[in-house]
Amino acid sequence: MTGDEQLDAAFSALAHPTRRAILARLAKGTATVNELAEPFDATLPAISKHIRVLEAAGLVTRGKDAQFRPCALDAKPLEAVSNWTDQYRFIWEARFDAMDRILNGMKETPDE
Amino acid sequence: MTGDEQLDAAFSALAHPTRRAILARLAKGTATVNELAEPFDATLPAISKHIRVLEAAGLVTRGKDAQFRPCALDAKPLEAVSNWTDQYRFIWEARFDAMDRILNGMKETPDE
DNA sequence: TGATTAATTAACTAAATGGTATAATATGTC
DNA sequence: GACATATTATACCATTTAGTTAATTAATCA
Repeated sequence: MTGDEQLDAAFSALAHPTRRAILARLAKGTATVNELAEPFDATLPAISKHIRVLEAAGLVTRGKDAQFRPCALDAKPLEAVSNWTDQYRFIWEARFDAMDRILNGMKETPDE
Repeated sequence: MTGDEQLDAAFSALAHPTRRAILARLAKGTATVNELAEPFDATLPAISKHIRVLEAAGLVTRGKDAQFRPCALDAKPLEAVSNWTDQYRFIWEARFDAMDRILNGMKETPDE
C-alpha cells in the first residue's frame, strides 16, 4: 500500500461517526465485537463490517480468544494523518494571527 | 452542522487523493477550476465535483471573477481534524516509547 | 450430544460516490 | 451579434457503502 493509499484508507475509515466511536472505545482498552456493538442501534453484522474497515486501514487489530475476537486499537496510522494535517497548520494558524491583528486593530503588515 | 458532521465531511473529503492534491495546490495560492484540473487526467466536471465536496466540508471557498471561479483554501476544518487526531497521540507515542525501550534493551517498567 | 454464545458469511437493498459525455449558462472579445 | 472561454448542470453508468435479515461457522457449556 502506498502512502497515498494508506491515507485514503485512514481518512475514509475515520469519516464515519460509528467508526470514530469504536476507536474512542478501544482507546480505553480492548473489547469484543459484542462489547463494541452494545452502545449502537446497528445490528452486529453492521458493526462487524465497520470493524473490518478499521482493520483494513490498520487502525484495529483482532485477536482470537475462544469464540471471542478481541479488538485492539492501533493508533499508528493516525500519526500519518497527523503528519499530513500538520502541513497545513501554519495556514490555519496564520489565519488566526491575521484575525488577532484585526481584532486588536493592528495593521496586517507592520511597517515600523 | 454538528461537530460530528463537520468531522464526517472533512474526513471523507480528505479521503480522495485528487482532493488532497487540490488542497496542496491551493496551499500555494488561489487557482481557477481549470488551473486546478490541469494536472489531472479527469474531466473538468469531475474536478468541479471534487471542488464542491471540498467546499461542502468548508475546506475551499469560491470567489467570482468574470467567468472564473477562483478557489481558495480554508484550512480551518483541518484544525478540528488535528484536534481529533491529537486525542490519540499519546497512544501512538506510547507505542514508540515501548519500542524504544525494547530496542535499547531496557525494561518496559523501570523498577529502580 | 445438544444447546448456547460469539461472530462471520451470504444475499439483498437503497443510497452515495466517482466518473463520463453532452448541453447549458455566463462572461469577455471581435 | 457572433464567437470563444470558463464553469456548471443534466443525465447517465458502474462501483462502493451502509445497512438489513437469515443462515452458517466455531467454541463453550450442560
